[in-house]
Amino acid sequence: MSVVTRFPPSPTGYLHVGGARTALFNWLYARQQGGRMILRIEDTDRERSTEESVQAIFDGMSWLGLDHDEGPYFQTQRFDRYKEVIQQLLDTGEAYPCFCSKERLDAVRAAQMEKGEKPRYDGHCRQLETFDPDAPAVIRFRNPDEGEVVWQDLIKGEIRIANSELDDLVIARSDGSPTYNLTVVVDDMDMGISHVIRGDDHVNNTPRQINILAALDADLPLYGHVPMILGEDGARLSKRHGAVSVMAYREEGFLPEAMLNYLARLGWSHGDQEIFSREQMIELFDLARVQKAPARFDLDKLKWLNQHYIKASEPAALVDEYLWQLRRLAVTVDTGPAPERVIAAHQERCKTLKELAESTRFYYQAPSAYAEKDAQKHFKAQTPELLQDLLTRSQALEDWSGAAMHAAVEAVAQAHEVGMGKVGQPVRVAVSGAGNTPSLDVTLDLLGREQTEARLAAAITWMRGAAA
RNA sequence: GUCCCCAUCGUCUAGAGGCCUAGGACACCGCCCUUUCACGGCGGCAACCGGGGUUCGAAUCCCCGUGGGGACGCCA
Repeated sequence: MSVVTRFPPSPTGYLHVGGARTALFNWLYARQQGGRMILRIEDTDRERSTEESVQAIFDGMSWLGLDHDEGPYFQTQRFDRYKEVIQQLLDTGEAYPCFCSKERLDAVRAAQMEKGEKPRYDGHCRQLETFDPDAPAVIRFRNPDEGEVVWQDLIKGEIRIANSELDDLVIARSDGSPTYNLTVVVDDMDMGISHVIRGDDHVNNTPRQINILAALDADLPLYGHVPMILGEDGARLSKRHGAVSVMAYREEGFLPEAMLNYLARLGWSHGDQEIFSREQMIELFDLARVQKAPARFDLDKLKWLNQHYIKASEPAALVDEYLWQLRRLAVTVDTGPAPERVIAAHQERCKTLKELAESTRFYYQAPSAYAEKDAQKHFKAQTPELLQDLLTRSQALEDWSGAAMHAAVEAVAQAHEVGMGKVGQPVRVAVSGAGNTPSLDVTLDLLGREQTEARLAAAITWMRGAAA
């Protein structure tokens, strides 16, 4: 059997992390099985679907590198086909028009709730003999009322739901447009979907879809329901938990490899392995080893993975994204050191590219202020004198280099009989605005003679001014 | 409320009846390395939801509680 999976987002917002994981699982499975993945835009809700959301989903997918083999199909372009199927269902008596008013439906639901029952359509219009064909009506699917629907879920195992729990769902609105459960069924059937891998918020839709598929005499796909992703507090992931949109993670400085690795490992595992390349994921992914319980999203672990991938990257591979982050900080790199060298010197000391940009902007822009804590800690009474000595030595250097400056710092410390920290730390603050940088020789080498001397001088002036 | 699903460290998880004194990872806490911050190394803290069974033996199987999530739309 040829494997065909699908990712069917509805364009009513961004690609969020839950959707991205579902897409990833579908993609991994298709790739592993040598099958195809179809991208299908479920935009039948015209009220909420937007062009921007469609684009946002494409952007998210392409950032993550999750490519599809077919589509994108748009459901709004398949309305003729849905109409045809609805008519077919009407003709065979598997569906019927319903004239119930919203008010009546609400009243029925309220009464059922009152009685402690599950709210559902009561079948009022099921047996209508005569009716006004021009009156506004929805079309309902005539769900079997006996027996139960059973399927072997690829992730959860056998699931069974009694037909008595299901009601006659609306498959066409009063304006004639098809609804979700109908379009999904028709598309899955027409597109030859073999594996439906989706969030487990759809478990309750599955028996309805199976019933419709059966009424249409179609082959059933295999179903696998992936558990939800919860926020750090255990509640359903929502905007309240911070970034939900996948692209927001790019803005925060995350690498797609880290995101993918994290998402894959959230709910799925392969022994004790934590790091998976794209290729390994494809090779090792196994639906049967996907967890059944929902998992909480843990930003700390994502950061750890991100740091891992940043450390493991060739600096050159990070340049574009790094420059993008700098641009967002309004920093230009025309005058400073080559970005690649900066990345090489700093890639082990940041968790995100955004942090990397923030902590290295000083190479391209003189600090506009000294971090208060660091200045307080390292700018002491004797500091101007020490820095002045260092500056003098710097200016006297014939072959200026970071290494030479490092030696000069040692010399100054020795001459004044103070520890290295008394000289080195103030230099860091003077030069970068804060007390954390790579080793001094590397940092100053990157900064260059001109900027180093200018910033030492500026710091000395600043301190004398502050002291006065 | 009704139905469906689920349940191992704070979090992600390993565990398919004896290999479990329950393993790994993140986070956290120490120590080492280090002129700073990181990286790295070493060590530590920390869990089988509860109760009944089944079995010579249960984290693993069954039942009941409890807890969590999901679903109950002319949304998808």
